[in-house]
Amino acid sequence: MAVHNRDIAAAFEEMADLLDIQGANPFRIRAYRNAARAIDELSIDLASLLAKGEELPRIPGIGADLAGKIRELCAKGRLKALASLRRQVPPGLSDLLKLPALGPKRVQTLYRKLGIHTSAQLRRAIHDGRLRSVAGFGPAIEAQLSAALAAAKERPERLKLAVAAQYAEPLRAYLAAVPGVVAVEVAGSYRRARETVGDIDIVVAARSGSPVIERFAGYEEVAQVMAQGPTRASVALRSGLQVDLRSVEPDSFGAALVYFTGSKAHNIALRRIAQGRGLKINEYGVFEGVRRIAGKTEADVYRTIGLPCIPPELREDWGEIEAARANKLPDLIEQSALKGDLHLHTRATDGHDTIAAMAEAARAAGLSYVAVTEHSKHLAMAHGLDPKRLMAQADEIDRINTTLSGMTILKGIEVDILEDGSLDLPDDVLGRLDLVVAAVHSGFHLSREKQTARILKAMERPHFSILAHPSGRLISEREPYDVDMARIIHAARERGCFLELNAHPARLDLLDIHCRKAKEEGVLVAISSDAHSVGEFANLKFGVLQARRGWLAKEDVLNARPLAELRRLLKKTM
DNA sequence: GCCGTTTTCGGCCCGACTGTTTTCAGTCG
Repeated sequence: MAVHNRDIAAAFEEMADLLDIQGANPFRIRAYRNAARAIDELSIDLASLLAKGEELPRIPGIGADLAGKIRELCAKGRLKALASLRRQVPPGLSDLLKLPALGPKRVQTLYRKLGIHTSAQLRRAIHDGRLRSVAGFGPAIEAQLSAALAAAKERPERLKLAVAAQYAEPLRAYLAAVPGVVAVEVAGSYRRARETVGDIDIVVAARSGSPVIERFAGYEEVAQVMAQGPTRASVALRSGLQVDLRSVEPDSFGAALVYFTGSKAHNIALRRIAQGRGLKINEYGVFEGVRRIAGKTEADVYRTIGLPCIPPELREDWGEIEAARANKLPDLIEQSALKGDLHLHTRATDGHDTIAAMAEAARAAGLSYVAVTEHSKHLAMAHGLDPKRLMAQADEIDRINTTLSGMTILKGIEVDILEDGSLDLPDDVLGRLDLVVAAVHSGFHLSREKQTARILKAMERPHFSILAHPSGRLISEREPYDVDMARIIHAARERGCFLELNAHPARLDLLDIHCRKAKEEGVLVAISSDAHSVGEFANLKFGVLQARRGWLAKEDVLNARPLAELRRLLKKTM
């Protein structure tokens, strides 16, 4: 059984939980949690690195001991220290930590006083009234646990960013209209544009006396107020989505934004730097002793610790702080820099609108070129095009182009990469197009070896411009197929072709880490809407956000190039 | 367990809210 970074992170996380329950040194526990997070966010696969006989890279937070544990886990598939801890702590206890109001102390108390180590036992103890007999467990905690146990099966999944926006944006507008509110920002992972969001964090700047907390708690979609104080409140919406609001004075808004945008790892790194300069950062500002020296804007906060303002999408402690220090932060791509869209469908296959309507909608979205890229015949479900229909469409595009001004339609295809690595249409047909977008739509189950070989073989075909949705994943619906993305990216550089970042909110594939890798290798990324109707050019926004998370600048994006230059680049692939 | 322009020892990010208890521990983000 291969060990992946995920497994190493999970092992360290479990170590931390078990040590926590044992009441171990909190800093030792934190070291395990920090290491788990660092490994989880790593873009290189540690086990395969070690398998190749290479040394572990230097990872912040991982010293000699944890490096040794990583090697042990990769070599043997298990960890002595973890096995030993598991023998000391009753099974199930660490699962109880996931319940609200239950931390290591209370879990320990429950076990000591009532012998509880599973949620079933906890449920019975509540039912029998035994829980209340334990000092420190009153009716409120009992009710909270009872509700959590009942809801355990219907816990809401993380929401896709685009879905979260449907809740967050109306709430933002609602809060902005509350008297005394000067500014509202949705912070947290939403602002960092993570592809999924677990809850919504909102920061408001409000003058003292503003009823913003009360209005928030009274928002019509609020189903339950879980906590409410003078400066913060937590609610659950009817959908189950948790929303946290934090209100600060306008002079503290920047500091609060930094604090609540996170990521946690980024914030910790910032505070360490501040500490080194004899400063303290909290959600109210940057302090020198008791004197506040910054806090009104985010830029102020960063400036006091000698850094330029770091865009939210980069705040993951993935090297952005080092880059900021060296003044080498990327100038991230903006949506307005996109000049065209290289992947869309029309009525000819599974789209809903005509070529002309799509072109018009693209122009309205501020673009000056689009490529029509229908499915090919193998995708019969989508009524994919055969050579005859494709050529007829090409003629139609030529005709429409003569009627357009300020918009050019390119002739393309989204051709299936078949299981043997061949393309679904013959070379002479593909050669008559402006570009060939190719994608895997079947055979998701192939082994990593075979899947990678299949795609690499397709990329070697004489007409291959862009690999569409390179991993095939659908967020929280379908896992990516197993493919060696590092090799694909490297091959794309050798071949001189491009990779797509599909902007559909369910796809967002390339992943951010792969965007970054592509950039490092000098492979241009196409941010494509994959629009199936005129309204879907709006999805480009999410593609751009993902690209920003992947450190992409305008220069790194294929469809940020003007048409003439784009044609030259595409020609080389054809 | 990690880490080092103050350190190889002695620090380690910081504050709000809740519940239960009478002044604060525990949890959470």
